[in-house]
Amino acid sequence: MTAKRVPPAQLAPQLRDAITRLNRRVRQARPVGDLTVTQLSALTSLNLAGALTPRELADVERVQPPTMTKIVAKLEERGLVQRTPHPTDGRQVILAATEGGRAVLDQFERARNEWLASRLAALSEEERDTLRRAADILQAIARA
Amino acid sequence: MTAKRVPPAQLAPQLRDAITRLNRRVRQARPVGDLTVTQLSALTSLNLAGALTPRELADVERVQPPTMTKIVAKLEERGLVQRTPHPTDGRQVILAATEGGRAVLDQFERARNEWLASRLAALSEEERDTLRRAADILQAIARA
DNA sequence: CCAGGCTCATTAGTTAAGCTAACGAGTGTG
DNA sequence: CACACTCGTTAGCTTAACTAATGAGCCTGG
Repeated sequence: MTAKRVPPAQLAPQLRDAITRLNRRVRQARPVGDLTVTQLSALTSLNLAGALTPRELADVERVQPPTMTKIVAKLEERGLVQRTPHPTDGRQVILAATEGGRAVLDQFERARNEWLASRLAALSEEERDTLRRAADILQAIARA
Repeated sequence: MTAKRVPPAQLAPQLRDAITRLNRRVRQARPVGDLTVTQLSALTSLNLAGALTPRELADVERVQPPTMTKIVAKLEERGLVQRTPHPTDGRQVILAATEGGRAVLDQFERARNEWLASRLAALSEEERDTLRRAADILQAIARA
């Protein structure tokens, strides 16, 4: 199992294809829950970060501030997100997931992971290790 | 570099996170082109299939027929799709990508791969090999 | 020390993308 | 050949994204 030389130009389309296809599959495996993909994504980011201003959350989600205003409004309606004033800056607002928001996230997360986890369970230890290392590399690329 | 034991329940979220994030990044790396993701997807499917009726294309894209009517109308406006009457059935219409449509597809495809390829080029040979093996495994999972 | 410029969040208004319901033209069969 | 069914489209609604503009609050240079 020596490392074979892999030209990037050849690997790129192959990897991209694998990722987009798998992404579609994972997305299809979601509960009929009443949260839209956009709302779920924002809530996830917010929960991961702990607390963010609307601007920061918009940047994370790669969305314009007015768009985030609406998304947050819907999440707040359902009591999944809490809005508190910034301690020193009167312009800003602090957003955080509520207990209920975290509960909803857990539920979605579990349903999504189940499908993929069952596939992974069918692989060999070695294949899973390859995927683990690949996941690290891919996360680094995505973050860059 | 021995294979470490990786429980599927732990790998699944990590891998899913890596994939969804990378997928977002790849999608964002599109030319400022005036085509939306939806339009691009429909055009791609149409090009792959060669020729389809609106109904068939709607099924492929998992969209309702009226939605496809609008998408096709926009693509037709730009001269990327051609509409010809069905030879025997007066109700139906045959859709096909024009030469211009195929040219646009090529251009998008290239731009998307370029972004990823440049990231891959910065990795070590060994890392690229890990990704190549991972891509094979992931494609198999997605296909299942 | 305060006037002007900047930042933050929101509001207003537009466009795209999805849906269901309904309709008109065309097909085909009992 | 009348009637039911299919195909594509139109009409009207919802959600999600955008840009432009607004109002509140902050901060700094003269």
